[in-house]
Amino acid sequence: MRVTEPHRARFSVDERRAQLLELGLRLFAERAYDEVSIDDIASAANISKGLLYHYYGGKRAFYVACVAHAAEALVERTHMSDEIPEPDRARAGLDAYFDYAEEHATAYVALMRSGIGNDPEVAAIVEATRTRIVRRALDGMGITTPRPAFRAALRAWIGAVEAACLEHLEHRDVARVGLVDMLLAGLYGLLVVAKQLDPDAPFALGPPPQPPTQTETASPPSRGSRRRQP
Amino acid sequence: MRVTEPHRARFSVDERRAQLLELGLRLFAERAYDEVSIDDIASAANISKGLLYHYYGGKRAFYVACVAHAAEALVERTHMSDEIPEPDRARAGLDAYFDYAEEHATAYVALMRSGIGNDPEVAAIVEATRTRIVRRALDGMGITTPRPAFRAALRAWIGAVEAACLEHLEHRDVARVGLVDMLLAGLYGLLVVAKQLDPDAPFALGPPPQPPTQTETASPPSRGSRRRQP
DNA sequence: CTCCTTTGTTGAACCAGGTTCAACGCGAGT
DNA sequence: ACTCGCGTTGAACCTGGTTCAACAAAGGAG
Repeated sequence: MRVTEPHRARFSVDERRAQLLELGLRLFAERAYDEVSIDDIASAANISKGLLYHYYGGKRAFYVACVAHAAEALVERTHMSDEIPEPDRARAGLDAYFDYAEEHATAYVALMRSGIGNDPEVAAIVEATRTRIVRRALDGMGITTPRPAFRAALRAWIGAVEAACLEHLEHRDVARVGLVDMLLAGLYGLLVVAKQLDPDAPFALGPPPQPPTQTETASPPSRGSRRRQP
Repeated sequence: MRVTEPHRARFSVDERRAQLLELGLRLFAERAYDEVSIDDIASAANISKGLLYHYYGGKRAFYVACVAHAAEALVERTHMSDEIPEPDRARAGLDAYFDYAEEHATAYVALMRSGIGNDPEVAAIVEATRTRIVRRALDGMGITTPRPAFRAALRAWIGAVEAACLEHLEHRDVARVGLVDMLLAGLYGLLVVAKQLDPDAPFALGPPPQPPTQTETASPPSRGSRRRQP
């Protein structure tokens, strides 16, 4: 028997925090909140129960931190440069969104399905994340003052994006480009009516993303979107 | 001191179940899952802790039952008659959906924000509810065999509807009719591309819900929907 | 090199809250 | 009136989150 580890490894604060966050995100992604016990976390991280309380206030706070971590990563990831003109920026952001979701599938699903019951703090984080994305999109469209109709339209669209993304991760039977095309068409429809509801908005709607020619199976590879039809 | 209640009231099984479900839905709507203790439920229902275990397996099972109850009510409520032709059925169903959400705001929000962590059972109920609605909608469109593109489109749309509904309940600064118009326009956009992706689908898309005239602030009260502009 | 301070870390005790179970009493049937 | 069934109880139980005083590995001072 080796007794080389009388006490566990000694990390720096940041290292420990990062390790715990990563681990927690993985654990909470694969099991429900109260399926994961403090002991599970502690033993998986090879630390004692008490240490978790040193870094985070408790189990709840730790969970919140994990969710916030994932949310932050998502927001950063989908931040598109202002250089890109608007017709394509939405598509680029959407692509980045799907990229993140595909790469960190478990984390993404955990984030979307998150919430301890309807825990206000967790709900606030998820909702704040959506709001940040919506606000950023509105900024990109030149809308800075409160525009209820446009906010509602984008908020609804975010809902559609999240749903489509979860759908895509579950059973991948629709090409990703197809989903993106659909979502962009849906966004256009939403924005048309939003503009009708608020004609004074400083926002000019471009041409529809694609004329409904409905002749070919997949959409033509025009307008700079790469194909990936199976 | 009255001693008129040596033991609590004696209900029939169904009465008790109904009472507990109603109460639980209310409690879980206003507080988080593990903010609500068994004692809270028991004292609020004026019963002992043990009785809850007699009717439901435990706290978790009770929560699941509450969520299932709300989900069932929502599905029943939004079930539209097959008599209504399709251009209007979507609008009717959407109106019924908003009606339910407005009337049972707390229950609706609880249902949407539900989920104990990512509890698989709860998630399954919510997801099954969405699937039922999607399947019903597909049936109404004459699509019975698996049509991935259309399923994805409708699933995404449900996401948009839920998001818009929550948005509407939170800050009601957009007329409900406006939201409905937006959502229908978004649905149209989604379906156009879905049809492109799957041209063989036995589904003919009608004319767009409303030409983008973009002249008036609110949409005209045409097409048989009642107004409710504040 | 040794002591001392700092701070990451521990383990056991503590406690809240979900769960179990044997017994109790009100109502219906005889 | 008697008793059987079942809705109901309350206290004991136990898992699991929380607290806290003490311990040990780095880093610096003498």
